[in-house]
Amino acid sequence: MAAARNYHHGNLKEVFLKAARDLLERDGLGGLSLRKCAEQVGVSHAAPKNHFGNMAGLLTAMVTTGYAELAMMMTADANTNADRKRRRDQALLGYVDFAQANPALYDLMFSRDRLVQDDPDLLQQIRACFVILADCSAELGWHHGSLEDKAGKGQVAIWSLVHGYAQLVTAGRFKKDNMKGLSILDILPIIEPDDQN
Amino acid sequence: MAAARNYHHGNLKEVFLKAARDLLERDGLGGLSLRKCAEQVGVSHAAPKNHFGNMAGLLTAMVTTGYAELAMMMTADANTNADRKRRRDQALLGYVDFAQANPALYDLMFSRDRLVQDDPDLLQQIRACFVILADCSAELGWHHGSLEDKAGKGQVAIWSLVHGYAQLVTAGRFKKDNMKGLSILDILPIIEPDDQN
DNA sequence: CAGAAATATTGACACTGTCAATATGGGTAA
DNA sequence: TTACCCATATTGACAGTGTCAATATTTCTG
Repeated sequence: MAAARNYHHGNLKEVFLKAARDLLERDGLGGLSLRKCAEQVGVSHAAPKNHFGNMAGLLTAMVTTGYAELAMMMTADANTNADRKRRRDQALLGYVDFAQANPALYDLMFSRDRLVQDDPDLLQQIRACFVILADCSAELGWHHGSLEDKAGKGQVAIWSLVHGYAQLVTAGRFKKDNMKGLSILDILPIIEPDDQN
Repeated sequence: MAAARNYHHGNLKEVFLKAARDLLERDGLGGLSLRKCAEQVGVSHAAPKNHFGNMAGLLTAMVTTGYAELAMMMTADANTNADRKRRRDQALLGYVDFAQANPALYDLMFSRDRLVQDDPDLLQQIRACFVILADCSAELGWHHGSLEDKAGKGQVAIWSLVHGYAQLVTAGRFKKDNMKGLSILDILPIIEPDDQN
């Protein structure tokens, strides 16, 4: 039960993932290394090979947990809010909160190289997040386009808007005076012209 | 005049930048290395130190040229289009085209680590791109907000939308049937509710 | 023409990911 | 219990990396 001293750490995978995320947010992706994580956890430099295979496997595992947490942040108080529009707002706020709390991991979550793109767990978590976002877009009203096009446009629009906003905020690109203090909910009404929210 | 055989390559900086961009797009940021570029160009492994200082300097130089090209893509046919709304559409199309033509570089252009964030040339090119985008948002009409807020909201909204769209497209996240074939201009009317475009 | 400055090379160093070989311990069936 | 298998961890080695100091070569400048 209790973790052994040397061999068979017990829950090395979880501890290693946490150490890796701390290092990622502290030093960036360029400062992250398997050996530093291993040293911090107190295992040998080759220990992670059993759990993650290689660096891409570790990053993929980190990103997969990231998408799971992102989904949780979006649905944290979903059952406490009966109002669907409020649920949507809370989901978008949760999305941005996650990105701001984990900026380096959030960037990594959209990396084209460095990840095992066809990892089943990863794809599942990404899909789960997309379903939540698609649900958010269902409440939007549009002026243009036919009915069957609204769904696709709405999903593309809301995902583009919240992702772009989150990444630009975490990158510190919104620092002009007339931009400071604007939240995702401030610019969301732009894609919701019919309601005065 | 003619480049010497061994020493004093002549235009090593430009050639090195081109090789680095090719390698970046081919193998991703993880596959980019100073030594590989040096080998491809035909110089020693320490040659780039004189021109870029270190890896961050090389990446910053690459990203700076990226922003310059992005600005060019947005303003390519600015003088051939007298119609301001068409100019705006062309700028947004040029933005997305650049991201799709240089996906790895585009990602790097929004990296928080790995770049010399306070590099004067870099900041100038970023500002130039933002000015063009801000000009694009000037033509948008809104339903909500006071006049003095419109500028900030419009800039944040259009930048978020086009950046998010560009990155999600290059990341291959829009592959569902109802999303395929949508361009940035298809979802742009969403933030332009008054006109039937 | 001489010295200074820019540019490129060489060699070295610590650090990295990865792999093969080995060691250790938990789990299970006899 | 004992014996065995397998998951897990260690050790050692290797090629590749960025960076730096020292050196060499070329161009520039006075």
